[in-house]
Amino acid sequence: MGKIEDAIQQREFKDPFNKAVVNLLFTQSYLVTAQHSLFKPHDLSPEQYNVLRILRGQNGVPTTVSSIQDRMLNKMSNASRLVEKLKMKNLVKREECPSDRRQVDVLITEKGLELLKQLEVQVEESNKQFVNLTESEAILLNDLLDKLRG
Amino acid sequence: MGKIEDAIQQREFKDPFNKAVVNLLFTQSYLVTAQHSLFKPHDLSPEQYNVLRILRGQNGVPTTVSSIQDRMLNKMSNASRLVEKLKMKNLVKREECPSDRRQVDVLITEKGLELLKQLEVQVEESNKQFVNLTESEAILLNDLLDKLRG
DNA sequence: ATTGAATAGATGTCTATACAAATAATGTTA
DNA sequence: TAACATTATTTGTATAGACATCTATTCAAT
Repeated sequence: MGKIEDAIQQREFKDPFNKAVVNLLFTQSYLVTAQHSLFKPHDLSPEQYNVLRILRGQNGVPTTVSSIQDRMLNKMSNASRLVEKLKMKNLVKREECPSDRRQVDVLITEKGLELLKQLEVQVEESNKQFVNLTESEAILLNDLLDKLRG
Repeated sequence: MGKIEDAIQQREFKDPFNKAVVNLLFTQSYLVTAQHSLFKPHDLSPEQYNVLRILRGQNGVPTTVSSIQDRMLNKMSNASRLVEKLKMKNLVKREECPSDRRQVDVLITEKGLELLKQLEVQVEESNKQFVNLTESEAILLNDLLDKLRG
């Protein structure tokens, strides 16, 4: 494997920019597939895991649905429905916000925190394992991605 | 914007590897969103566009569904249904393979080729525009992504 | 030739993404 | 305060991703 040309059997790309786009989409799929199989036994999706992490980051302060949406990895996703899924599994609580009844306060439950704790080490080790780079290469990659988005 | 910490309002990451995973997922979403809006007026999804490109790369030689699947950016996708969608728009033809009746020969149509031709320049320019890197940085990014996947 | 394994593809189900539209509450302004 | 715009969230609908399962061939072996 290795090079993207071999992986998807494409001879050549227009330029390094177009190649980078394809390479990024392909690499994301590679990583998400790994995450999926990690979360599957816990009946959680990568996106639901991400929402739980956002909520834990609040340290007990309630968060609105739109604030979750803003902080999700995929801005076009649907926080409202993800929160509903998590609520049905008792991983989050949802309460009407008293100061503004349009808003909904979302909080992670004890059960949610426990699940996160249980998964965290596995996720971190899995990420490390699937990112076959040295530490300085990983830092360089982060810098390039940050710059890419402008 | 710029740094991933600001973009998703996360204070810090466990290590550069875990940060790279999050950064890759976020960057992919940024790019796919751009692609979506580019393809939308033509009633095409990024994935359907990708299948058309794979078929054009065959230069008239029929391809099987599983061969398309192998070359898709997302290996877990469903080539069978994507081909069906494209067929309904007359962008591809599907024929029973005479030598092995389990297989299906898929071919891009004239209409499909014309649509690709029409979109190609736009896509390449859009990719260039959304990848805010120099050429040598883009090459470096490609090398890092290839290495990352091992 | 018959049985059983392997392969190609289609289909079913659930979750997520993309985006439009509906609903409800709040803010603003004439 | 009535009318209108804005904002927060939900809901509807389409496509795609992630599997599992089913069907139809084909292959392999007895």
